[in-house]
Amino acid sequence: MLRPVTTSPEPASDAAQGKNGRAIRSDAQRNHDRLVVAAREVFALQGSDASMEAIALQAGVGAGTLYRHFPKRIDLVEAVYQNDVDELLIAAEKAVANHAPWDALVDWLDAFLRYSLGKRVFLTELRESFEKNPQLRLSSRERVEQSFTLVLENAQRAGVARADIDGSDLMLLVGGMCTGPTLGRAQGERLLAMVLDGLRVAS
Amino acid sequence: MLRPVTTSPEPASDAAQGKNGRAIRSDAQRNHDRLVVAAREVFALQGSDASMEAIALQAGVGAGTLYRHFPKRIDLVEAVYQNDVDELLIAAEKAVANHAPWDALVDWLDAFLRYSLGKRVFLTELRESFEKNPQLRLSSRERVEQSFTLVLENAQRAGVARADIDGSDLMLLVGGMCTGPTLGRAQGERLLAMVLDGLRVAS
DNA sequence: CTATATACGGAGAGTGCCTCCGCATTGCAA
DNA sequence: TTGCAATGCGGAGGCACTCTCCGTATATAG
Repeated sequence: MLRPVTTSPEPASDAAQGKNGRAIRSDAQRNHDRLVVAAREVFALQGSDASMEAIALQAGVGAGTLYRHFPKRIDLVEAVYQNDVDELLIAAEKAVANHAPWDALVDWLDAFLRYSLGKRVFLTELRESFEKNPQLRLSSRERVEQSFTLVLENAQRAGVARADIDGSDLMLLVGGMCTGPTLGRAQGERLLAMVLDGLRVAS
Repeated sequence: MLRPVTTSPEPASDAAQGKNGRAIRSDAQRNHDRLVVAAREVFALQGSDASMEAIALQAGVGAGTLYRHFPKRIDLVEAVYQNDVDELLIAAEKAVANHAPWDALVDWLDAFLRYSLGKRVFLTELRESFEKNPQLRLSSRERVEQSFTLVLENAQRAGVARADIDGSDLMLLVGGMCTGPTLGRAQGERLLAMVLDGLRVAS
């Protein structure tokens, strides 16, 4: 069998309750966690076009089980990257709290760039699923946008960033660039420097 | 029958020769043109996720015929947008010839933005097919990059644009932004203005 | 221990890209 | 005009993928 030997790295909020007050069955919880772990491994190994079947196989469950836990492909992707997105938002809050407004913006955009170089699977899936279903509410997308908005508005209030764009504009620009299949580290930094020059208020 | 009544708007370089000196068969030429016309219509009507089958149906040919003329989906997309891409390159050349270097850059990027708002199907397909097959040589992609390079290097030689990025960098940034599913006219112009501010050499 | 809500899992429906190959058509040559 | 390759046609079907349905199995409450 292909059961992963992982020692359950997903704490997965305990004491969860079903809608009837009945506790979540332990096998369901176990399979949920296994699926997230398996998805992380398979995405890392096979890239963003890994099939759902491959993930189910790796997790040792059937396709039906996978889809009961994660009705759409994007739901699974969101679960895999949940922690990362949370950290992105936390990083934004910390940057705003600990640095001058402009430096916070620079730092955070740089962090986003570094992040995106590693998690291109996530950004690409996010982009594509939003493209074919724009009215879909993706909590991870909202949190990313929230992060952009936080650091940008902070800099705008301080008068160091141009006021005529907003967080979603900036996410479109930087996120679009970061999902480019050719983006490398050096190129990303060059472009980011240029964007920052355009973003800074003329002095 | 669904035969389109179009009066063959595709001149399609006449006197074409097969590799043996034998002329291209007339039915092949006719089907080729029909397919391009049908693809244009179907893409306009159904968006970028139109199926190849739908296009073949609209053209009144079988799937086999479609794939003989256009082995990959992207080949058909390229054929549909061939003229547009040519015009993009011509516009770049004219801008460089008729305007001051910086103005040429501004004008052409603005033209690219206007273009991309209408032809998002093309840009999106181009991006996706390059993503899943990066070593694929797409002549349209090369011509777009060539256009970016032309206007950018012209401005750089004149010393009015920053020298630390190149045409493919700029294409990544602006092209990425333009394939964003939410991009509107006003938003695009705001972001473009910002990019231009970052691109202009500090004075 | 039993009953029942809950979850499992795999067959298969639906869709889309692309291929294969027997048949039809075309255009050159005699 | 007619014969005959060469060339092209087209749709059945292979393959891969996402997602659903439902009979079967199991965990937990009482």
